[in-house]
Amino acid sequence: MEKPALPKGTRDFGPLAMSRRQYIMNVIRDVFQRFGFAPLETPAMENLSVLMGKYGDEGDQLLFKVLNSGDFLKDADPSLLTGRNSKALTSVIAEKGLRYDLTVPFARYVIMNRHEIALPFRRYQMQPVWRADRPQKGRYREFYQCDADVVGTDSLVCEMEIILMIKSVFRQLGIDAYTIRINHRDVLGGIAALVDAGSAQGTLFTAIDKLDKIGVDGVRKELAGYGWSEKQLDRLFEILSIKGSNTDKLDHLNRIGTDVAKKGIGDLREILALLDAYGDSDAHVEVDLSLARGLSYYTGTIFEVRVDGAAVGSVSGGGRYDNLTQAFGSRERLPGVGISFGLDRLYDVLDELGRFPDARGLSTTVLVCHIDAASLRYGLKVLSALRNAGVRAEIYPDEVKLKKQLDYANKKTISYAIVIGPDEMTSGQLGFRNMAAGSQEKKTLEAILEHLKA
RNA sequence: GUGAAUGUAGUUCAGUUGGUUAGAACGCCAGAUUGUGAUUCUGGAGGUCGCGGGUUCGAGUCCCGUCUUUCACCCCA
Repeated sequence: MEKPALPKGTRDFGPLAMSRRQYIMNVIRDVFQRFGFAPLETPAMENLSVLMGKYGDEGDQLLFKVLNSGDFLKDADPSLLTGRNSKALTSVIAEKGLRYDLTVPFARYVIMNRHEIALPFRRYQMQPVWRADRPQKGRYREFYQCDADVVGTDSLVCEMEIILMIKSVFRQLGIDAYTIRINHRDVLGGIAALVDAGSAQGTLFTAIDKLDKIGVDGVRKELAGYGWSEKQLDRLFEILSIKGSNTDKLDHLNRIGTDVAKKGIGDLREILALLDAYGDSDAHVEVDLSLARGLSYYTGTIFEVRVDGAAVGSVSGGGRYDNLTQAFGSRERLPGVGISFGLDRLYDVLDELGRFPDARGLSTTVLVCHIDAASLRYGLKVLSALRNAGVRAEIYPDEVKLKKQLDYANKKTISYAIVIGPDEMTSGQLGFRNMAAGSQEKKTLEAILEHLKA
């Protein structure tokens, strides 16, 4: 018999992990709904034609493809088989794939249901996505994204709201040391123009994005390797080393002047102004001219959130995309902007920081314990009363020693135990035990319900 | 996808230059008189040393392959 195993990069989630995951999702869902986003779910599988070409060449490579059903080789060109041309063969034998993110399926949904959608359309979606990446810490092949997107508006109010939602989520999760890094594709384009990057924009962006990781020298070395001149590099770091407040940075960059960057600078300024008008501030928000990450379909603002000192990378990312629906042949321009929280990484961070709520709060609240068959039956009435009062309760189903029942309550981090025996049944005074404190007192069922309600 | 490490009881680890029945801690299970957990005491179960080959008189300990996890690159939640 072969030992069972999981596919690389996938995991089971036991009861404790699940209660914690649900805790995080509840916080995020709460925030999304409070901001007026409506739920959406889409299939795990999409047609590959929907997914391909949206995430760049690397993205296409990281897509999990699903083999066609039936005799999938029937129509395959024999030359493709003998030629071992995997790429060409794939498009013939696989027409479906697992979703890579939630934004592209959302865009597909919008196009297909355009007639019944009121713009601007705001939806949230919390589902797993799959990437055929090589797993590492905080990097899985199957992981949950929690997305909120708005389509059908260019308004920067949406960007502001994304920042507000991020802040709200982190506040509720009890994380206070984090940074929302924000930049704009046009600002990046402006920088590229200033340093005469020409057609080498891509290499420039991936290089400067590593700035916080490999430092100035590392980036210089990398770009020099691609043939960049000293003069260009000096110019580049003159720009990237701009320090000061967010507005200082934007003002400075604006003075250096470049038409390409104007729109981006204006957008970022407006977002900060809107934040202020809302009554919030740019606390935790950092305009970062070196931030160049994000999916290839981003065209405007880009976001990334990191928890200070956390081992995993970004726990959230997002941006504005103007052309995604047009990629599906829509003639109507439907710009969108969205944010994605990485559930699994948030989990890892909260775990690392020890910020999960006490397991007692996530588990059953009361265990009904009993001494004999009669008290077990009596306990059923108590159980039903507890549940009707909205208390999370269970009864130990077997007639076993009280010791074993309390041991079970202890292991399951149940907060209270109600002990029922012959004496309690006749007096109506039940044993009400606080498991954490180890104290026990006599209380009537009514008094217990009252206590739990408070 | 490229390069590199790792893998010993449920968990965290120890295991001397390859040599007889592979250890510890914690956890787990059972007891310590009659209805009470988490602290104490006593006893007990549990590992074909990731898996498959090879070298050797003999391998947890060396070699090859494979899988897992991890690290760097790539990219990203």
